[in-house]
Amino acid sequence: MNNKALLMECAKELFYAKGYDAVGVQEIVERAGLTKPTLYYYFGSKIGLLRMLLETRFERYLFQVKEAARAESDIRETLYRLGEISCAFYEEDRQFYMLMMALLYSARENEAYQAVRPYFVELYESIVQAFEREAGKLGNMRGRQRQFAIGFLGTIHQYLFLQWETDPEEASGRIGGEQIASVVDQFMYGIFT
Amino acid sequence: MNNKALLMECAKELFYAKGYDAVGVQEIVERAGLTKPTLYYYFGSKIGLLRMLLETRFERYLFQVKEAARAESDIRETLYRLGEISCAFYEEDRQFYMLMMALLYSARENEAYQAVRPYFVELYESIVQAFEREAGKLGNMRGRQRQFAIGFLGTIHQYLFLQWETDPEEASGRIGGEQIASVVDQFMYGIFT
DNA sequence: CATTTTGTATACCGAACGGTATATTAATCT
DNA sequence: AGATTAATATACCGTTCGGTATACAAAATG
Repeated sequence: MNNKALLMECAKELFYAKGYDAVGVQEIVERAGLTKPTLYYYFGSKIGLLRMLLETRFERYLFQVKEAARAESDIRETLYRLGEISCAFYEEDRQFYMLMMALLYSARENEAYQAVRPYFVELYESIVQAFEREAGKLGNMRGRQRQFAIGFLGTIHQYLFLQWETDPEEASGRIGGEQIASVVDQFMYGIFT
Repeated sequence: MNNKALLMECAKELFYAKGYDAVGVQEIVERAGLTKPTLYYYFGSKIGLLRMLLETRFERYLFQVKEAARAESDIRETLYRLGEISCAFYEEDRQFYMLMMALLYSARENEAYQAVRPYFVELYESIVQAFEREAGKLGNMRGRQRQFAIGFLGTIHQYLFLQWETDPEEASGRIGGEQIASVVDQFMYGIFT
């Protein structure tokens, strides 16, 4: 691993553990066994480092989501697929996933929030469109595509959040496909089924 | 408003806007038109201020939740009531509500996270118990009380989050009871109803 | 081999950080 | 009225913050 990637990895670990604001540039370079000018050489600033980290890690996930949301399969199939992709993204790097969520919930004026926001807006819009395309077929949607999109993303996330609260360190192994299906079903048909 | 309450109000506004870590003690006292020793006189430390803020604002909400969760009404009624209480809490002070959520999603090592955690644990446990009491009557719960509690809280929150994303400044007025009922229904019976 | 580019380190900047020793004023109690 | 306590301010502490001017080494390029 080159020093650029090393710095991003160390930064991610620290941002996850202590929060973006609470982590100093000094701390990052110390963990990487380097010095500050090296970090500034690659990223220009602390926020530049975060932005590059987001770009390299989030883009692929977002691409997969867009692809699944555009697919012409029926809504149930689409939601299953979206659930799968999201879980895979979570499994790939739980720390990064939880860092994203933390940043999404941080204050509006915060630079870090502004850095992640565009990615989530795009993610959200993609899923709104999936519901939108379905609106003709589903009678009772009544313009609630936005609510459903937020609700769906939230439901998936709640499940992953519960997983992670129970077992942050991946001890219990990967999440099975049927578990995801069960969560998506819960969203579609409620808990009383 | 006395200076103690004034400091808490100013701190809340700043913590909401910029995040706990990003706000300096200096900034808080400046907004309040006071000086640092006054803040330290009342709260002892920056984290002491946050803790007192949580105590004075969260306790009443938590009490109402516990009461509703203990009630012997059927689960649907209980969930409606919990939805109502949560929305009222949100409406009472949207900034405070969103600050809570931001703190809940901040890093584990963060003092601020550790300050809010106990409140959410209690909140969560209360709702688990409401489902638990229902487990005998509902056949298909199969030990998923915890998942339902998280899911329910998450669903309510997603709705409030959407409200707030759309209109952070309360321009569109209060949330109606039927809207809450609709969200709770979505949780119970899914989106296909 | 000489030169430029890329990468890394030493040493420093001013500003802001959380927190405090001490003094002073305002209110309360005896 | 005098003593005590509660509430607030001035001025400062050492530390850490994000960021940089400068120098030097290694590697690529001519």
